[in-house]
Amino acid sequence: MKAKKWFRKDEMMTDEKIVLIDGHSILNRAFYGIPTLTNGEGLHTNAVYGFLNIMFKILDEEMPQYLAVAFDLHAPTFRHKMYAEYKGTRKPMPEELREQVPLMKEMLTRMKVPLMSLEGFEADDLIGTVSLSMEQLGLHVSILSGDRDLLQLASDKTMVRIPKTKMTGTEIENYHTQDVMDRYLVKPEGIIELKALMGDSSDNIPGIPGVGEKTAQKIIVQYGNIENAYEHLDEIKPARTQKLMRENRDLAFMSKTLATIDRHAPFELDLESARIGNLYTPEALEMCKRLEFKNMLPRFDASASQKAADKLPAVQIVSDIGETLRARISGKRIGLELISKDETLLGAALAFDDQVYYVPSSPSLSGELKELMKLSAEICTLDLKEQILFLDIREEEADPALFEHKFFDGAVAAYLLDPLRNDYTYDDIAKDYLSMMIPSFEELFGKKKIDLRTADEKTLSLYAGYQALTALFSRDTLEGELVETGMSDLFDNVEMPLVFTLYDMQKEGILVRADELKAYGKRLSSRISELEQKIYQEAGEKFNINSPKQLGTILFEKKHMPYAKKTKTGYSTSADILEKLAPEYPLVGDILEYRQLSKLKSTYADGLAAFIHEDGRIHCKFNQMVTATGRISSADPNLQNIPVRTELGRELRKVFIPKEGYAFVDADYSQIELRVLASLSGDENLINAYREAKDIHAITASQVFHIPLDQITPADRRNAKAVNFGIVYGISSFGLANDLSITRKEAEQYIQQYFRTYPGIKKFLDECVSSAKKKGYSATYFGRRRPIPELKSNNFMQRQFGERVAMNAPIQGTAADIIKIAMNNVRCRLKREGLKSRLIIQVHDELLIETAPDEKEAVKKILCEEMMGAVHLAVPLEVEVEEGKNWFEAH
DNA sequence: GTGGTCACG
DNA sequence: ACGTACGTGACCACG
Repeated sequence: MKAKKWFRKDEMMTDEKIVLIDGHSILNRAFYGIPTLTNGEGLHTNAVYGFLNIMFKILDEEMPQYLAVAFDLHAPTFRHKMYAEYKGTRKPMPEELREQVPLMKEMLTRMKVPLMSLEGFEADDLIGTVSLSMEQLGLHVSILSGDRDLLQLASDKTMVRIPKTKMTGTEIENYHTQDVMDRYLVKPEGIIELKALMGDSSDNIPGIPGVGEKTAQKIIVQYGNIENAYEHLDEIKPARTQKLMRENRDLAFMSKTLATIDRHAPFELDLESARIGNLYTPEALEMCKRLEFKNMLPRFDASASQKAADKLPAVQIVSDIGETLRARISGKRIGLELISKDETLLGAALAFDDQVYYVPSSPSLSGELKELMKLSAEICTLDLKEQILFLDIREEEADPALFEHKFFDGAVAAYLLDPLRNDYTYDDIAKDYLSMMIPSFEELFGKKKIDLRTADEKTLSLYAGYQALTALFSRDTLEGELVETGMSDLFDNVEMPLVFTLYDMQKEGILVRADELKAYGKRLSSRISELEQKIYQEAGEKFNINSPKQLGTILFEKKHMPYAKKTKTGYSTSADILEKLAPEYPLVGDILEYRQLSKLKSTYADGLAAFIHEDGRIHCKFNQMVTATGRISSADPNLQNIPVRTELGRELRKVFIPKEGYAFVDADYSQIELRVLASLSGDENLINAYREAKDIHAITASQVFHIPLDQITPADRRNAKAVNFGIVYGISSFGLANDLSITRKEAEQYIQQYFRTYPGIKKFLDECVSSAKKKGYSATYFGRRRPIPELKSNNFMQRQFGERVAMNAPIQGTAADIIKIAMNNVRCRLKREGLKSRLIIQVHDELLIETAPDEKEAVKKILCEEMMGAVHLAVPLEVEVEEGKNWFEAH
């Protein structure tokens, strides 16, 4: 036995290394060093994420053979308890961090990393104990902690590593014996003595008040330890220090006890269990996915994708889609991916059966693709809207009934199945619906921005090929899930046709008078300069008015204005606060005007001008896979938030014009969300009210406040309107109070009165919440789902939010479904009836049509019929249609 | 890259 | 005791 042990030790006299991690300390550092991060379930994950990141960094760097993580069994633990009792309080761990401790432990367990803890001992003690025994075994030791207390464990064989968060990223300070001496002028053991005198706020060691690093160093360098120092107390100078020491003797000795790490705890680490095997186990991978640590997945995937890559079909590069290929594809379902840059086709990948081909662009490619579309049974793509341009679909063929049903967009399907995700890339879709690990864009091309035109053809073929393959292979699974979730109708009859509708809108764009836009900008500029000068004068100094920080300082510190409300980073200078100040301070009024004008200038006058194409039109993007509720979003530029509420802003709409000879016809639903609410809830009182009344807010005021309709004041109406909005948003007394500048109690009264008047609404909203809690998602009238993970959160605020979302999503989402249906039908009608007019803009409840000469009446009819007839609800949908020679007039 | 602010529904 | 109305996108300052 003895001989064997010696032998083992001999064996260990290598360069083997163990890394010991101070679990809570690193988790804590990660928590405060990394911004809030939550996964879809609402779990906080930032600390776990940061911990793993730093752990991987260390492992990559040091390549140790062993790894173990120490945790305090429960906080506060033994030594700290002394101080906690001494001090009476101890800062509690925030809930967002607390909930991550078990997650972290589970993750480590899944990675088969041993967790060390022992009743009555702190993580420090276990690390101290284990590091000592490991040193004796002849191993090198690396200790990772954020706690400088552990520097006492440094030696020639033990390196203590302390991560620091810097602007450039995480840097790690490393300490062997000499490094400690260089930095603190004492040996590692001396750290205990230093802490006894100077304390350590981060570790809750009090030390002697008034004694800092310099003084402590001087004393310990001279006397070696505090016992000796106290024996020579009379010699210590200056007198102030001596006095402090004399008065705080007990504190110093208690601090020493607190600071001393027990290196002889009754604990032994089984070295074999700490041997680092494959950390990237399937169980750990599963958890990484659950916590949504996307950029950690490659670590796991590296081995997995190596294996999976063997199973991936090779992507064959061919010069054209020849006769043989055509024959083999005929009648089959194909996966297709078109690669392009700036409206230039670069290449196409197609997948069928289990084969994938890549065809670089050639003059004949477009024609070949068109042929292909006709031959194939179905074309599966990911994000079809981005590719339609190259499919050469001619107007006369673009009747949806003729061939558009031949497409299946897997990305849109994935969006319906989980609308909360940021993107729907092929690698994610392959992972989620095929359990295939496919190299992502980044893995293929690297992190840097790449110009696909000059990209390596082989890599490009893989990129395109994998997308075609994923589109084809995932098709049935996606379809299956759509059926299971009851969304296949929505997909087939709303979302897929909408792809083409939105594509057409993007392609059409809207004509903009660049000259007038410029003039508008100039007008703004001159007024902005005036205001600037005036503001500097009133403020008494020049500063950046656009900087909330600088502005806050001027208003609330220099000028001592009231209503100073804080945000995370400083004073709030938002419009609602400034508006309260404006009547009394002319400066604030000017700032508000400045704000308004500079917004108009930068975002609209200048911003929009940059998007005008050679054709004089702006072609914004209409995104179909962005919002959680099912709405469409607009970007590059956003044409769904063109000013309308203020007069000056509204002026801007005059630069949006129809092309020569054409006119604008604009239609918008009147209060569609409230009508949807009335219908879905089935509240008879509200339904009847809306069937009769034109002015919904006024009649709400009348019924809720028990005032005859003809006596409703504008104030009554305004209040009722706010309540109506509140209901749609998922009512809360706080929110309503804030909006109406009334007390919470009063807001509560309004809400109660509202629910008494319309009991069906109350019942419906409650049902929305309870159903969403039970199912984990809310649903629209048409079956569109919105997952609400927040409802399961441990955090009260999050859950509260989840409840509001559960009330709002069915309403907002149903309205979104309705206008989507209307859009498809309007597009179809326009084409079928051979009209030249085209739908060009959608703004949630509004459609704008660029109307050809002599088509005005037909277009108005179509808009009315299709918008009102998109769905039949208990409350009729009303539509207001107008025409004009620009968007200002038409809306 | 994030937070504050503000434009729209 | 806490601290919010729902859904978006763009610009600016700042670290």
